[in-house]
Amino acid sequence: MKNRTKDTNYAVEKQVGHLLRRAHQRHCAIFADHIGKGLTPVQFAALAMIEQRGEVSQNHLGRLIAMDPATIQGVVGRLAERDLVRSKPDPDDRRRQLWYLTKKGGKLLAELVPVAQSISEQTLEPLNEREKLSFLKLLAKIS
Amino acid sequence: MKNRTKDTNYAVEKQVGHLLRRAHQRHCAIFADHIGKGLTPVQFAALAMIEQRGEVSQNHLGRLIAMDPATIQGVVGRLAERDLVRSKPDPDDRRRQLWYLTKKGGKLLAELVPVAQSISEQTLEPLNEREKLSFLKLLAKIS
DNA sequence: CCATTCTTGTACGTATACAAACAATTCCAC
DNA sequence: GTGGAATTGTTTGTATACGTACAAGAATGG
Repeated sequence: MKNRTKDTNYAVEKQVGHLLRRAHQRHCAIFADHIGKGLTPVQFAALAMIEQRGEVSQNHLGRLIAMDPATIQGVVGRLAERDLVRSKPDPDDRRRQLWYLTKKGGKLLAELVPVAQSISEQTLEPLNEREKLSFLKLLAKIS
Repeated sequence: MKNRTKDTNYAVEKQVGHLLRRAHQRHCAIFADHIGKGLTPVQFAALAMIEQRGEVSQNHLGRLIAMDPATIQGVVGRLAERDLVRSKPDPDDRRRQLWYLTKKGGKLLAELVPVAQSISEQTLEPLNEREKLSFLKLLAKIS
């Protein structure tokens, strides 16, 4: 009667949500170690996605990297303050702002892509090659 | 030459960090759907862990559920405001505060544990039984 | 008894979601 | 076609989570 959670075999530490949070946390720590004060994981994703697309509206960018419109606003705002991205009005839709990389942003991104690849590798480092592939496949399914 | 990230096969959407963030995001959305305004995932984890231990100091609780001391402070603070947990000074170490569940907290937790189990199941729902076990094993390795 | 370590508290920057407001655009019924 | 309704894009506000950095008090180990 005392420990109801134990009785029903519920252990926080083994729940998928908790493990996802921890794995993500560990990844962010690895990211911060290597990119340092440069960029946060989300800022980097935004930068990389803007380059992939050339020009994107704010909301579209948010959808592409799975971020709320309210969140992406802060992200591009901080990138713009550092002159890594810039926006211009969309000639075809006056509601929209189109975001694109500045030269400075492109240069920084080019430098950081190899670092980002190494960060991904380190995050998966505890797994062997077969496990890595399997894990990424399954992770993509529940994303 | 134009799209350097494409040239080097770097795609944000396929990076483990991005997938982890999205999977965690999806889990949080499922959690919010079912628990609603009741508790956040982190608040729930804190509540469940406090029950598992009976009495824990603030920092120890943070370590158990992988949270920064500065973060756990806000979490227990919000739980305390709702009278779900309460603290008392540790008689053996005057630096410490020991946190424990109130009756209200214990009652709420007992109600929510089955819901939390169903949330974990729904998060893993896209996987078959074999994949679920495999995924959890691999996820634990990189946490 | 002094240096180190631990615990808690405070402040700040960032990320995150949801909701509400407003503007611009699109769509549908008439 | 046109005019009102629904949708979409952006902005702002509120709440939570999270880490870093730092300060102050308390405990511990030479």
